[in-house]
Amino acid sequence: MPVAVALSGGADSLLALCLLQEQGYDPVAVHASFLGCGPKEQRLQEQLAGVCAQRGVALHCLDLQETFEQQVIYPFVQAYARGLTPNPCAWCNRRIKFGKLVQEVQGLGSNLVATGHYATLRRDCRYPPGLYRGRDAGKDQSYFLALVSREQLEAALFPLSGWRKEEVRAELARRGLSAVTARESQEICFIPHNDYRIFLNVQGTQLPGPGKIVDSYGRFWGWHEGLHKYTVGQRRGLGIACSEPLYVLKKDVNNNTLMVGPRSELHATSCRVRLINDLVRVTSWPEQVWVQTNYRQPAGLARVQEAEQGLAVLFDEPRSPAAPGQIAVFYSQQGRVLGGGEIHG
RNA sequence: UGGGGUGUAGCCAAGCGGUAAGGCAACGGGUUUUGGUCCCGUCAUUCGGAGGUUCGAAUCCUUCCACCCCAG
Repeated sequence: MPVAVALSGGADSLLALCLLQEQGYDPVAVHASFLGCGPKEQRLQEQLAGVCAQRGVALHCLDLQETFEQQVIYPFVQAYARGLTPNPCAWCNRRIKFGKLVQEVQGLGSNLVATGHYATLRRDCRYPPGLYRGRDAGKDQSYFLALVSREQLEAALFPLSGWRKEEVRAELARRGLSAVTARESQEICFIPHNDYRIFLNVQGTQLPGPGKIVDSYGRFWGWHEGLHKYTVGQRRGLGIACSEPLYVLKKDVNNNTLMVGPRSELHATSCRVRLINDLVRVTSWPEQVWVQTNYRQPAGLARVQEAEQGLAVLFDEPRSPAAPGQIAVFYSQQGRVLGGGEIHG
């Protein structure tokens, strides 16, 4: 069965390729570049070609820079300009890796795209496929996949679903292979030096200006440098000396004001979510769901009600406030992704 | 001008004769396919200045300076 494997250069996708090959698939390697074809990218492509040749697999390199700029980078910048905290990786999965890339791959004669994501798809001969957390709880990436639609999941394959991160390199070594790129992908791939604030400044977009920092009692504490430089829950970088650490509680876009407070005030009992992707119809969700509003923060129990503007999410226990623009992912008790959406308040 | 009070790192602050706690901020690093969180590390040869007492002073004494409060 023909299947395209999206190779990034990292260890994960390379092992995915090997596993599929050994399972009897007929894989084709696809490498998409998002950031143009500079010398670094050229070298990466050459190295990937070498590895693929070693495995007897054809490699196709695709230039998705333009789509990536339009579909990921531009919305990312616009979101910050509006005072939101976007999650570009979640959108990239929906729009690029399981969007544009899948379309491109169909032109190569494959209806399936495999990636090195740590997540599980259960096909139980039912529609749509069930998206579940990966076996490696510490590495589970279902959170970032929660915006991938039912139709897109039909074309997806996650060969690493049952694997643990620490096994991957050893398995590659067993096959005489190693990752082409030294570091694992992390941080925002299109942001140089890992500083999104500098990146925003050179994009030429109108960004919010300086404004006041106040606490929940309205007391003035200082000045902020533009709301796009802060996010809800942030501690470092406020520059305020107090007897205890202060966190960003809220960004008041209308008044261009940053509200801060001590950790004891850093909790929310609800949030509102614009549902973008329902992998299970909301009417079929259990009364209690697990909601995750951040990749690292553990999921918490919540009750969800349909409201005019999406979903009203009531947390069973107060938790750190979710930043508007971030992704909320809803899970069943069994770890199935029920849906995902964008937090807006 | 009388009377009282306070001066310890960028901010807050402990110490009250035995050789400068702690918190915040800042900076550096670690964790992490988003932002953020979290964790670790660094950060006053010196206590407003100058003298003195003492084996030894941020701590006691003298004096000067600065700021604050109350009177007028």
